Amino acid sequence: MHIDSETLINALRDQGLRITNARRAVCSVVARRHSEHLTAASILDEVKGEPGARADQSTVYRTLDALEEAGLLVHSHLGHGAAVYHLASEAAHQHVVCSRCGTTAAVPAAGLSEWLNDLQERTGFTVDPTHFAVTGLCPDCGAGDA
Amino acid sequence: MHIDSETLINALRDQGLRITNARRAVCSVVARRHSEHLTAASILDEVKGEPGARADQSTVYRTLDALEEAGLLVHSHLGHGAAVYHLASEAAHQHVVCSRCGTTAAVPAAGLSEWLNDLQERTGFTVDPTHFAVTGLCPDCGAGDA
DNA sequence: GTATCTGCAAAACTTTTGCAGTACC
DNA sequence: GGTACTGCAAAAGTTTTGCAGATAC
Repeated sequence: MHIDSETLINALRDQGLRITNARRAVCSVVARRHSEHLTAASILDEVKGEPGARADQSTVYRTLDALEEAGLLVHSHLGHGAAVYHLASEAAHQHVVCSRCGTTAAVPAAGLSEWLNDLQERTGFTVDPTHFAVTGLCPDCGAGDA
Repeated sequence: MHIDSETLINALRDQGLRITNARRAVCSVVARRHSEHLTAASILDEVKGEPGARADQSTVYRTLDALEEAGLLVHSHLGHGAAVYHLASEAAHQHVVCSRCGTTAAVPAAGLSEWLNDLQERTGFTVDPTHFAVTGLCPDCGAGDA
Protein backbone atom coordinates (compact mmCIF):
# COMPACT_ATOMS: atom_id res chain seq x y z
CA MET A 1 0.00 0.00 0.00
CA HIS A 2 2.41 2.64 1.15
CA ILE A 3 5.97 3.35 0.33
CA ASP A 4 8.49 0.65 0.93
CA SER A 5 12.06 0.95 1.98
CA GLU A 6 13.38 0.33 -1.52
CA THR A 7 11.49 3.27 -2.91
CA LEU A 8 13.11 5.56 -0.39
CA ILE A 9 16.52 4.10 -1.04
CA ASN A 10 16.11 4.45 -4.78
CA ALA A 11 15.05 8.04 -4.42
CA LEU A 12 18.19 8.78 -2.47
CA ARG A 13 20.23 7.04 -5.12
CA ASP A 14 18.52 9.13 -7.78
CA GLN A 15 19.67 12.21 -5.95
CA GLY A 16 23.22 11.07 -6.39
CA LEU A 17 23.55 10.13 -2.74
CA ARG A 18 25.40 7.07 -1.56
CA ILE A 19 23.57 4.15 -0.09
CA THR A 20 24.97 3.22 3.26
CA ASN A 21 23.88 0.86 6.00
CA ALA A 22 22.83 3.73 8.19
CA ARG A 23 20.62 5.18 5.47
CA ARG A 24 19.15 1.78 4.73
CA ALA A 25 18.28 1.35 8.38
CA VAL A 26 16.63 4.74 8.67
CA CYS A 27 14.67 4.23 5.47
CA SER A 28 13.57 0.84 6.67
CA VAL A 29 12.24 2.22 9.93
CA VAL A 30 10.53 5.16 8.25
CA ALA A 31 8.86 2.87 5.71
CA ARG A 32 7.77 0.33 8.28
CA ARG A 33 6.55 2.77 10.91
CA HIS A 34 5.15 5.31 8.50
CA SER A 35 1.80 5.47 10.22
CA GLU A 36 3.21 6.47 13.58
CA HIS A 37 4.40 9.82 14.73
CA LEU A 38 8.08 9.31 14.25
CA THR A 39 10.51 11.51 16.10
CA ALA A 40 14.22 11.47 15.48
CA ALA A 41 14.64 9.83 18.86
CA SER A 42 12.14 7.05 18.17
CA ILE A 43 13.72 6.37 14.80
CA LEU A 44 17.10 6.16 16.46
CA ASP A 45 15.81 3.74 19.07
CA GLU A 46 14.24 1.57 16.43
CA VAL A 47 17.40 1.50 14.37
CA LYS A 48 19.43 0.52 17.40
CA GLY A 49 16.99 -2.27 18.13
CA GLU A 50 17.52 -3.88 14.76
CA PRO A 51 20.11 -6.60 14.63
CA GLY A 52 23.10 -5.58 12.58
CA ALA A 53 21.90 -2.05 12.06
CA ARG A 54 23.30 1.01 13.73
CA ALA A 55 23.38 4.71 13.23
CA ASP A 56 24.39 7.67 15.26
CA GLN A 57 21.97 10.36 16.30
CA SER A 58 23.63 12.83 13.97
CA THR A 59 23.43 10.41 11.10
CA VAL A 60 19.73 9.95 11.69
CA TYR A 61 19.20 13.68 11.53
CA ARG A 62 21.32 13.97 8.43
CA THR A 63 19.46 11.14 6.74
CA LEU A 64 16.11 12.64 7.63
CA ASP A 65 17.30 15.94 6.18
CA ALA A 66 18.33 14.16 3.01
CA LEU A 67 14.94 12.49 2.73
CA GLU A 68 13.26 15.82 3.27
CA GLU A 69 15.38 17.47 0.61
CA ALA A 70 14.48 14.66 -1.74
CA GLY A 71 10.86 15.51 -1.08
CA LEU A 72 10.02 12.13 0.42
CA LEU A 73 9.59 13.19 4.00
CA VAL A 74 8.22 16.15 5.87
CA HIS A 75 8.31 17.12 9.48
CA SER A 76 5.81 18.96 11.62
CA HIS A 77 6.02 20.58 14.99
CA LEU A 78 3.23 19.38 17.18
CA GLY A 79 3.61 22.00 19.84
CA HIS A 80 6.34 21.36 22.39
CA GLY A 81 9.04 18.80 22.14
CA ALA A 82 10.48 17.02 19.20
CA ALA A 83 9.44 17.34 15.58
CA VAL A 84 7.59 14.43 14.01
CA TYR A 85 8.36 13.05 10.60
CA HIS A 86 6.13 11.36 8.10
CA LEU A 87 6.14 10.37 4.50
CA ALA A 88 5.40 13.17 2.10
CA SER A 89 3.06 10.83 0.27
CA GLU A 90 0.93 10.69 3.37
CA ALA A 91 1.38 14.24 4.45
CA ALA A 92 -1.64 15.75 2.79
CA HIS A 93 -3.38 16.06 6.06
CA GLN A 94 -3.47 18.39 8.95
CA HIS A 95 -2.66 17.49 12.50
CA VAL A 96 -4.83 18.46 15.37
CA VAL A 97 -3.19 17.94 18.72
CA CYS A 98 -4.88 17.84 22.09
CA SER A 99 -3.11 20.30 24.31
CA ARG A 100 -3.98 18.32 27.39
CA CYS A 101 -3.38 14.67 26.60
CA GLY A 102 -1.38 14.85 23.40
CA THR A 103 -3.81 12.78 21.37
CA THR A 104 -3.66 13.67 17.73
CA ALA A 105 -6.14 13.49 14.92
CA ALA A 106 -5.64 13.94 11.22
CA VAL A 107 -7.81 15.79 8.78
CA PRO A 108 -7.44 15.09 5.08
CA ALA A 109 -6.33 18.06 3.07
CA ALA A 110 -9.45 17.78 0.98
CA GLY A 111 -11.84 20.33 2.41
CA LEU A 112 -9.11 22.56 3.62
CA SER A 113 -8.56 24.18 0.28
CA GLU A 114 -11.22 26.78 0.83
CA TRP A 115 -9.64 27.89 4.02
CA LEU A 116 -6.20 27.85 2.46
CA ASN A 117 -7.36 30.04 -0.39
CA ASP A 118 -8.94 32.43 2.04
CA LEU A 119 -5.75 32.59 4.03
CA GLN A 120 -3.69 33.20 0.95
CA GLU A 121 -5.92 36.06 -0.13
CA ARG A 122 -5.69 37.72 3.22
CA THR A 123 -1.99 37.39 3.79
CA GLY A 124 -0.37 36.77 0.44
CA PHE A 125 1.27 33.72 1.97
CA THR A 126 1.33 30.45 0.09
CA VAL A 127 0.39 28.16 2.89
CA ASP A 128 2.03 24.78 3.05
CA PRO A 129 -0.62 22.32 4.16
CA THR A 130 1.93 19.66 5.01
CA HIS A 131 3.63 21.49 7.79
CA PHE A 132 1.22 22.68 10.35
CA ALA A 133 -0.43 21.61 13.52
CA VAL A 134 -3.36 22.97 15.38
CA THR A 135 -3.95 22.58 19.06
CA GLY A 136 -7.20 22.19 20.86
CA LEU A 137 -8.97 19.80 23.15
CA CYS A 138 -9.83 16.32 22.02
CA PRO A 139 -13.32 14.96 22.61
CA ASP A 140 -12.27 13.18 25.79
CA CYS A 141 -10.49 16.08 27.42
CA GLY A 142 -12.96 18.66 26.21
CA ALA A 143 -15.95 16.67 27.35
CA GLY A 144 -14.25 15.66 30.57
CA ASP A 145 -14.38 19.04 32.20
CA ALA A 146 -15.02 21.75 29.68
CA MET B 1 -6.08 50.90 24.73
CA HIS B 2 -4.56 47.60 25.70
CA ILE B 3 -3.73 46.09 29.01
CA ASP B 4 -1.43 48.01 31.30
CA SER B 5 1.11 46.72 33.70
CA GLU B 6 -1.12 47.33 36.71
CA THR B 7 -3.82 45.09 35.34
CA LEU B 8 -1.39 42.24 35.05
CA ILE B 9 0.01 42.86 38.50
CA ASN B 10 -3.43 43.00 40.02
CA ALA B 11 -4.39 39.76 38.36
CA LEU B 12 -1.37 38.09 39.89
CA ARG B 13 -2.29 39.51 43.26
CA ASP B 14 -5.81 38.19 42.85
CA GLN B 15 -4.33 34.75 42.39
CA GLY B 16 -2.75 35.02 45.80
CA LEU B 17 0.70 35.51 44.36
CA ARG B 18 3.26 37.87 45.79
CA ILE B 19 4.21 41.00 43.94
CA THR B 20 7.94 41.22 43.55
CA ASN B 21 10.23 43.50 41.60
CA ALA B 22 10.98 40.77 39.11
CA ARG B 23 7.31 40.17 38.44
CA ARG B 24 6.66 43.88 38.12
CA ALA B 25 9.43 44.16 35.59
CA VAL B 26 8.19 41.26 33.48
CA CYS B 27 4.62 42.56 33.56
CA SER B 28 5.84 45.99 32.58
CA VAL B 29 7.68 44.65 29.55
CA VAL B 30 4.81 42.43 28.48
CA ALA B 31 2.34 45.29 28.75
CA ARG B 32 4.54 47.75 26.93
CA ARG B 33 5.69 45.44 24.15
CA HIS B 34 2.43 43.57 23.77
CA SER B 35 2.28 44.09 20.03
CA GLU B 36 5.61 42.41 19.32
CA HIS B 37 6.47 38.78 19.19
CA LEU B 38 7.88 38.41 22.63
CA THR B 39 10.12 35.49 23.39
CA ALA B 40 11.37 34.68 26.86
CA ALA B 41 14.81 35.83 25.73
CA SER B 42 13.61 39.18 24.43
CA ILE B 43 11.65 39.81 27.61
CA LEU B 44 14.72 39.00 29.64
CA ASP B 45 16.83 41.40 27.60
CA GLU B 46 14.30 44.14 27.98
CA VAL B 47 14.07 43.64 31.71
CA LYS B 48 17.82 43.79 32.03
CA GLY B 49 17.86 47.00 30.04
CA GLU B 50 15.59 48.77 32.48
CA PRO B 51 17.31 50.77 35.16
CA GLY B 52 16.80 49.26 38.57
CA ALA B 53 15.02 46.20 37.25
CA ARG B 54 16.49 42.74 37.07
CA ALA B 55 15.31 39.21 36.81
CA ASP B 56 16.90 35.90 36.14
CA GLN B 57 16.04 33.78 33.14
CA SER B 58 14.36 31.22 35.34
CA THR B 59 12.33 33.91 37.05
CA VAL B 60 11.13 35.20 33.69
CA TYR B 61 9.95 31.73 32.73
CA ARG B 62 8.27 31.25 36.07
CA THR B 63 6.53 34.60 35.82
CA LEU B 64 5.36 33.89 32.30
CA ASP B 65 3.99 30.57 33.51
CA ALA B 66 2.16 32.36 36.29
CA LEU B 67 0.65 34.83 33.85
CA GLU B 68 -0.42 31.98 31.61
CA GLU B 69 -2.01 30.15 34.49
CA ALA B 70 -3.85 33.30 35.38
CA GLY B 71 -5.19 33.32 31.83
CA LEU B 72 -3.60 36.63 30.89
CA LEU B 73 -0.97 35.35 28.53
CA VAL B 74 -0.69 32.65 25.92
CA HIS B 75 2.24 31.32 24.00
CA SER B 76 2.49 29.94 20.50
CA HIS B 77 5.11 27.93 18.72
CA LEU B 78 6.00 29.52 15.42
CA GLY B 79 7.83 26.56 14.02
CA HIS B 80 11.41 26.16 15.16
CA GLY B 81 13.01 28.13 17.92
CA ALA B 82 11.59 29.86 20.90
CA ALA B 83 7.94 30.19 21.82
CA VAL B 84 6.35 33.61 21.52
CA TYR B 85 4.09 35.10 24.15
CA HIS B 86 1.27 37.55 23.79
CA LEU B 87 -1.59 38.88 25.81
CA ALA B 88 -4.58 36.60 25.90
CA SER B 89 -6.75 39.62 25.20
CA GLU B 90 -5.02 40.04 21.85
CA ALA B 91 -4.57 36.41 20.99
CA ALA B 92 -7.63 35.97 18.80
CA HIS B 93 -5.59 35.74 15.68
CA GLN B 94 -3.70 33.16 13.78
CA HIS B 95 -0.04 33.27 12.90
CA VAL B 96 1.28 32.48 9.49
CA VAL B 97 5.02 32.04 9.36
CA CYS B 98 7.25 32.04 6.32
CA SER B 99 9.31 28.88 6.42
CA ARG B 100 12.10 30.52 4.51
CA CYS B 101 12.63 33.97 5.97
CA GLY B 102 10.65 33.80 9.18
CA THR B 103 8.37 36.69 8.38
CA THR B 104 5.06 36.38 10.14
CA ALA B 105 1.60 37.62 9.39
CA ALA B 106 -1.49 37.61 11.52
CA VAL B 107 -5.02 36.77 10.53
CA PRO B 108 -7.88 37.88 12.77
CA ALA B 109 -9.86 35.02 14.15
CA ALA B 110 -12.96 36.46 12.56
CA GLY B 111 -13.37 34.60 9.30
CA LEU B 112 -11.77 31.49 10.63
CA SER B 113 -14.85 30.32 12.43
CA GLU B 114 -16.19 28.48 9.43
CA TRP B 115 -13.06 26.47 9.13
CA LEU B 116 -12.93 25.85 12.86
CA ASN B 117 -16.46 24.55 12.86
CA ASP B 118 -15.66 22.29 9.98
CA LEU B 119 -12.62 20.99 11.78
CA GLN B 120 -14.58 20.34 14.91
CA GLU B 121 -17.21 18.39 13.03
CA ARG B 122 -14.60 16.23 11.39
CA THR B 123 -12.46 15.49 14.38
CA GLY B 124 -14.49 16.21 17.47
CA PHE B 125 -11.68 18.43 18.63
CA THR B 126 -12.43 21.83 20.07
CA VAL B 127 -9.79 23.81 18.31
CA ASP B 128 -8.08 26.56 20.20
CA PRO B 129 -7.54 29.41 17.75
CA THR B 130 -5.06 31.14 20.04
CA HIS B 131 -2.38 28.53 19.93
CA PHE B 132 -1.51 27.65 16.42
CA ALA B 133 0.80 28.63 13.66
CA VAL B 134 0.79 27.79 10.02
CA THR B 135 3.82 27.74 7.82
CA GLY B 136 4.10 28.67 4.21
CA LEU B 137 5.96 31.02 1.96
CA CYS B 138 5.51 34.75 2.29
CA PRO B 139 4.88 36.83 -0.82
CA ASP B 140 8.55 37.78 -1.12
CA CYS B 141 9.99 34.30 -0.80
CA GLY B 142 7.25 32.65 -2.80
CA ALA B 143 7.50 35.12 -5.63
CA GLY B 144 11.25 35.10 -5.52
CA ASP B 145 11.74 31.67 -6.99
CA ALA B 146 8.53 29.70 -6.91
C1' DG C 1 7.72 34.67 61.27
C1' DT C 2 7.05 31.93 57.49
C1' DA C 3 5.85 30.48 53.11
C1' DT C 4 6.87 32.16 48.70
C1' DC C 5 10.00 33.85 45.45
C1' DT C 6 14.62 34.80 43.57
C1' DG C 7 19.11 34.08 41.63
C1' DC C 8 22.56 30.99 40.55
C1' DA C 9 24.09 27.00 38.49
C1' DA C 10 23.53 23.04 36.36
C1' DA C 11 20.80 19.76 33.81
C1' DA C 12 17.43 18.16 30.37
C1' DC C 13 16.20 17.95 25.75
C1' DT C 14 16.36 18.52 20.79
C1' DT C 15 19.19 19.61 17.10
C1' DT C 16 23.59 21.05 14.91
C1' DT C 17 28.50 20.98 13.91
C1' DG C 18 33.71 19.94 13.55
C1' DC C 19 36.70 16.50 12.64
C1' DA C 20 39.28 12.33 11.76
C1' DG C 21 38.45 7.94 9.95
C1' DT C 22 35.56 4.75 6.96
C1' DA C 23 33.30 3.09 2.99
C1' DC C 24 30.72 3.74 -1.18
C1' DC C 25 30.96 4.16 -6.13
C1' DG D 1 41.18 6.64 -5.44
C1' DG D 2 38.56 10.30 -4.14
C1' DT D 3 34.59 12.16 -2.27
C1' DA D 4 30.77 11.49 0.55
C1' DC D 5 29.32 9.63 4.73
C1' DT D 6 29.80 8.06 9.55
C1' DG D 7 30.55 8.12 14.42
C1' DC D 8 32.10 10.52 18.20
C1' DA D 9 32.06 14.34 20.98
C1' DA D 10 31.00 18.59 22.03
C1' DA D 11 28.23 22.79 21.47
C1' DA D 12 24.18 25.57 20.69
C1' DG D 13 19.56 26.99 21.93
C1' DT D 14 15.42 26.78 24.78
C1' DT D 15 13.36 25.50 28.94
C1' DT D 16 13.36 23.26 33.55
C1' DT D 17 14.95 22.23 38.16
C1' DG D 18 17.42 21.97 42.84
C1' DC D 19 18.76 24.61 46.39
C1' DA D 20 20.27 28.13 49.66
C1' DG D 21 19.29 32.72 50.69
C1' DA D 22 16.18 36.80 50.33
C1' DT D 23 11.71 39.03 50.66
C1' DA D 24 6.70 39.92 50.53
C1' DC D 25 2.83 39.65 53.43
